[in-house]
Amino acid sequence: MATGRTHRPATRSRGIPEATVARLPLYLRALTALSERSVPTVSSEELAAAAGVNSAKLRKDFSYLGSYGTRGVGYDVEYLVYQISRELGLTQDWPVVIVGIGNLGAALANYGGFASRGFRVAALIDADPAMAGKPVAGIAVQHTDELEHIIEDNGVSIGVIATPAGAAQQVCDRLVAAGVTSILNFAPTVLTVPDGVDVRKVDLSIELQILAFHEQRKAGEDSVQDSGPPAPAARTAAADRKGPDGDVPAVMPA
Amino acid sequence: MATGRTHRPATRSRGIPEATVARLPLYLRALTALSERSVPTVSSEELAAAAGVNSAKLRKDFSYLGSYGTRGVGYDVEYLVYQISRELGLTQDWPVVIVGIGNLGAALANYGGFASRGFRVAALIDADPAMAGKPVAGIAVQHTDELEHIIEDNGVSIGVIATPAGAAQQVCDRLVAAGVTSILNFAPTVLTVPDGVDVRKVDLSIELQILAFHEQRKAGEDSVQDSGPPAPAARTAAADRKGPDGDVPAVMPA
DNA sequence: GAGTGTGAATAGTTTCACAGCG
DNA sequence: CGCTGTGAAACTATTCACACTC
Repeated sequence: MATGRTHRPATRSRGIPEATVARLPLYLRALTALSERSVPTVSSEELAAAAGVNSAKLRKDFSYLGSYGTRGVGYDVEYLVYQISRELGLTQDWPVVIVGIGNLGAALANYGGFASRGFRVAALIDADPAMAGKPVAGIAVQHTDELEHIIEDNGVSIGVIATPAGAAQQVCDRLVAAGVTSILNFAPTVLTVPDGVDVRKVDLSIELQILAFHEQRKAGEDSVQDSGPPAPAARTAAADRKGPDGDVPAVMPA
Repeated sequence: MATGRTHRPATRSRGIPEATVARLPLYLRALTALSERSVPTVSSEELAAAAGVNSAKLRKDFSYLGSYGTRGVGYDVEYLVYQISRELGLTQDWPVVIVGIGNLGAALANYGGFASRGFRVAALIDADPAMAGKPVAGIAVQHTDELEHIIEDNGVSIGVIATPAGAAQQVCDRLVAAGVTSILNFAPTVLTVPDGVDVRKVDLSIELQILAFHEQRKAGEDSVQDSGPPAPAARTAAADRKGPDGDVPAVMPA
């Protein structure tokens, strides 16, 4: 989603629905756990339970990849791991850069899940000169000035933005200009990118707000309804809660 | 999604589609920015551009909330901010606890976007006794032993899990037992919860894998196809790598 | 018998296009 | 006239249910 610019055909790609693609990593994780326990085969029912989906959906998802199961038996764990990894492109190495090494950037750099799949942190980049040279997760932080070199020298096509919101679009533009074509954005801003560049966003505050919505529903099963909107027309000064919203939306710069 | 346990009717709640709910925070952010610039009204076209969606979708979304616009003119910014905030339940105060104060937990604690909306960090909790008492984002970290007290004393209904994967389910169980009914899970695990509890997950590694999938598509517009699967059947002893997987949920070591 | 693979049915979402109001 | 609000159409995703294979 969130392709800043134009709509882009949702990349129905070869023929695998977007919703299915989004679940493949989930299946992969469950399968890897089974693989580590040396479980040879799983049924759709078992695997679905482990992945937190229902079995019909799982079977349908797999049917888009091909017929990798055996009727009456189930799926070969190792084989499926391989097929899904390949489909997701994890059999190759993806160098990524993380821009913005605050708490969040550091958390990402230290995150085991990155390295353990095809992803390799090629560089950590921060705008603060004081950060330059400091090691985070065993990698020396480099200054933003180096951004273009780094991207080009390492053939980086995936960038992670963990800067404050105010810096995100600018960083994004530079990443794209240097050749990055996929961006994972943690800054709470809508990024505008040219066609052909993919953006995915992760927004902590949005997730919480969605939870709050449902939470409110649970509570107000009696009183609250859509009784009377407080003020039909004007109702101007309602948003007096300005707060230090400023540009804070960011993500912990320093 | 990912309600660990049963399916649950996707909470179509009053009548607002889930997809719409997920976009309301986006609109709210754009509106808040306009409000700060004292812009009095916006058209669906302008607001849609600011939020990164198309205008038809935005109008449809708003139509579920009611008829808050003025034909020929647009929407009153302040009024809409209020209506959306109310719909999302942000006009009330939501105390949240964050469990697991590593880099990620610290990043969350420092995250401005939390406080600026109805969310208040009621407590930071960590299992490491060495962390206890240490201030993070101006709040003293408390030990896991206190978890139940904290939840009950503060009437917390939303919990954020930022622990390693291995601890997540256990923490989740305790949160739920203590009264939490909405959970935001950053640990790469499928959480199992009783009916009536909402879980949303944020998984960094999954997002990257989805990007890799699309990235691969862009690159392999020629060569790669689904030529020949390396090993059709057996392919067993591949899982010989145990590695320091520890609790890093991770996957695919080598 | 057990369990996959899939067409058909259902549900949900997005987009179109335009009537209707300010 | 400009722009909202919304039915209807198009598309996407999920679930059902069962034929078919091992």
